[in-house]
Amino acid sequence: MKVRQTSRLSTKGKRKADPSTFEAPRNQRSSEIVQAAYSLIAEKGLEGLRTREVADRVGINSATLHYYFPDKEALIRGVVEHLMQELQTPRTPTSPSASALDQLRAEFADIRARLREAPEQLVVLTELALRAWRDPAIARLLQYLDEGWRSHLQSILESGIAEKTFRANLDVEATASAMMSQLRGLGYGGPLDAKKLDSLLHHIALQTEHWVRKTPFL
Amino acid sequence: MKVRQTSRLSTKGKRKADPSTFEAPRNQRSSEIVQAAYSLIAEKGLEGLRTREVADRVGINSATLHYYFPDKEALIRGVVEHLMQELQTPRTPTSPSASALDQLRAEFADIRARLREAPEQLVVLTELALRAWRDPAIARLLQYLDEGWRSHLQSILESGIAEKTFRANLDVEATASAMMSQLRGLGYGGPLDAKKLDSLLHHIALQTEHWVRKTPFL
Amino acid sequence: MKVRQTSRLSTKGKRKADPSTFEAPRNQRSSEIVQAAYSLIAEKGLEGLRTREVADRVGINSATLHYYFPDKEALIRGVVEHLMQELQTPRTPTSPSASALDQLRAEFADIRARLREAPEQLVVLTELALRAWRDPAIARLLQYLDEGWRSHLQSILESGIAEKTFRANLDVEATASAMMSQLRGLGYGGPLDAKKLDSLLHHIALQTEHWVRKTPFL
Amino acid sequence: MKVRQTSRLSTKGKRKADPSTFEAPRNQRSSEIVQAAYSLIAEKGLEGLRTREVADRVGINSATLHYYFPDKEALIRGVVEHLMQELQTPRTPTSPSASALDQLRAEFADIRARLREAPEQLVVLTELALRAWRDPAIARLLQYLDEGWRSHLQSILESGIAEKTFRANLDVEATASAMMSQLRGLGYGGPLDAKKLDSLLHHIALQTEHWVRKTPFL
DNA sequence: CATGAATGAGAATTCATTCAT
DNA sequence: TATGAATGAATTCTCATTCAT
Repeated sequence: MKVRQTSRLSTKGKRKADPSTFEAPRNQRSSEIVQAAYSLIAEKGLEGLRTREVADRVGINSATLHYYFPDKEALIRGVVEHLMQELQTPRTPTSPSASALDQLRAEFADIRARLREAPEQLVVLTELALRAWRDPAIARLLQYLDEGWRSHLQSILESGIAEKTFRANLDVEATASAMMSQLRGLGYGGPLDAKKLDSLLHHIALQTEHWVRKTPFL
Repeated sequence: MKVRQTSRLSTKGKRKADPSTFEAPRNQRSSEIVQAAYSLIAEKGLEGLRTREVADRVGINSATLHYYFPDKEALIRGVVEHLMQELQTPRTPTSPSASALDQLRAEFADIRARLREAPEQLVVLTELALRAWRDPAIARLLQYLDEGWRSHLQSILESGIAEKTFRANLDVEATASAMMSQLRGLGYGGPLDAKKLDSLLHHIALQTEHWVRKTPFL
Repeated sequence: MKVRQTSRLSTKGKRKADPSTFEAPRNQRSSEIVQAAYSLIAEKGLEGLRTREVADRVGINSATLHYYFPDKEALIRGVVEHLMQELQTPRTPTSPSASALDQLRAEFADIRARLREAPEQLVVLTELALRAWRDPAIARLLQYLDEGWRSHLQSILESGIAEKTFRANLDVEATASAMMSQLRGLGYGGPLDAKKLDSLLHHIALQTEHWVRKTPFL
Repeated sequence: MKVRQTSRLSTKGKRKADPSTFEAPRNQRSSEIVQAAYSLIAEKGLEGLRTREVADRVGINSATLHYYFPDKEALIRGVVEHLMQELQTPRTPTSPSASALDQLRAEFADIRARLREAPEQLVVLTELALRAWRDPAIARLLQYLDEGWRSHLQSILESGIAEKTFRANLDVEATASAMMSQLRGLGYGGPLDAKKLDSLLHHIALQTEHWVRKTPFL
């Protein structure tokens, strides 16, 4: 779930300006707050997010929180950005010189690592994705994330074709979309136990390889 | 997304009993209320569900709502049950005598029909699935739904194997799970436009057939 | 705590007339309801009295309750009347020919019996007495009860004086009032265990005899 | 009704801690609120206590009230503590060097002063005592108050015995209990007019002295 | 930067009461 | 008589947000 890092989203903003474009100063405090909000969302959902509880966890007054984030929406945007950074940081090191097939496998390994080590990432992502249906600001951010992911996957697939490992007639875009849809569906039905998760992911990986490889191995 | 209809969940209940097991009488009013709540969740999410607004939409006093559903949780459970019925009602007619491959295709057609005609079903389902992480009562209901769906898919796959159309060494359970994960991922990223949806679903269907069929057709 | 039965309070009334003077028809149902309300007050206080719960206990619809008692106040008045009857029914049989001293002792025995066998009478009485501070209708009824009790006690004391057992210079009215105040204070501090209650009542009885008798016995 | 001041109950607390042990900071606002609640209970009973009305009387928003007292129970506990302080503050100055008899008389004088100048103390006390039947938290506080009062009375009686003014065979505990019961019964039957009150209290005092003194004076 | 205090605008829920049948 | 359904008017409590200091 690494993404190609394209244009930076703007990161500076003035306090007390239009809250819809506001961005918190990137200092220690501000990220403590975002961290706390992130954890809280993971635990209780967006529905259970309370500014006061976030402030309590950081050990500051809730009025102070509003100094850093003018309103709750801004805080949530902060969490979205934080999540995006987490998602952009690969969990499994991959050398860019690896074969397309290895990169593809690394992609699955990365998802597995996330679901095992940081399942809250998926939870928070799903929470936000759901809100994106109704909140264009978040929709935009997630779409940006999505495009990064898609283009990353597409570039792997294209490499595979160039390397002659993958089918030449592969519909790169649709295949990437299908992979994304499938992997996203994992964050769905409550916490999976490690064994089931491994077996499911293994299966999906096989199925995908079977689809993209020139010479089916079944 | 049809499911094998196994044992019926109980459907009767009385007012002012234990609210956690309460079930509203299945009369006119009661389903009007559930309908309204269902739409409201589709529009604004569980987060945006307000008992008063539900009552307003039905045209009743909000106290009347509490006459039918002792509290908000009971109302939400009512919505879950309503949704389950919707999901259990197939959108595309399938003859049980159809070949396994046709039944599999019908499954995809059913999803397509839902996403086109009643995308809110997926939205509400995802909302509830998210809440299920924290609400055992809902988790239980959704699990019941899930098992129905899985067993339906598995029986299709098993038929295919029996008919010699599908691979004999197919991991039926894992394949069903993978399909479910993939199809659920569709409800994720905001409303899809019809064309993209069709192309994506077509792709997923092909990929699935490619995986399950004895003789790959690529 | 028997009282001299003087003039009867009116006991008939029309339904749906002025609720402040309304009186329920004295039939089976009506007294079942009063009984239930009485118990409920004993258990949860006037504060915890719910018409619906009363109706539930009787096994009728709460609308039906309002047929018998046009409003809650009327129901409470019904309870007051019921309580008055209970209080007017002696717990310990006394022959009117007994000596004044014996009658006095019987009075204490009666209180003891009530506190042991029907402590809820005291609880409900205290509840109502408290409300009487703010509710003239109840105040009037309780005052009537009070006067009955006082005159009963006074007549005992007067008999004692006439019999030369009690001091001639006894302030009959004040002594009766003092007794009443003291006995009423018993219903105060939560349920008393039987032993403490007995010892306390024994003490009060002695103290009273010591006060009223011509020849102190200490 | 002075009490021996033994160990202090803790008096500090923080917001949003366990509401059942919560104690409001003892500042201006907090006691204004308690005062208002106290008066309101005196006027309308616990039954008639409305947080909003308390807030209105103090001139604050009702949310502000909840800033100081997390819930109604906490507010009531605040009132109990306030009342306890009031009751522990003697209304009539007594020199500890006074004779036991004078101290006993002072006790009656104190009650008289309270019933004349602050009858609401008795009303509120009775309200709370009634609630104590069902509310262990309040029961505990009142029991503490009770024990203070009882031990105060007992020490007076013991002094009197030591001084040889009171009977040596006096049952100190029972006598104290009887006095308490009697004095508490005064708060019972609605407001007493000054004259009746004085005469009744005078009578009770005489009766008590008659009981405790070595040489009856009648 | 930081906070304690304050608040307005709800939110769910309760409950006595009414009314058509 | 009896009731199921309905309601208006509260009532407690919550929470994001503001503001003087």
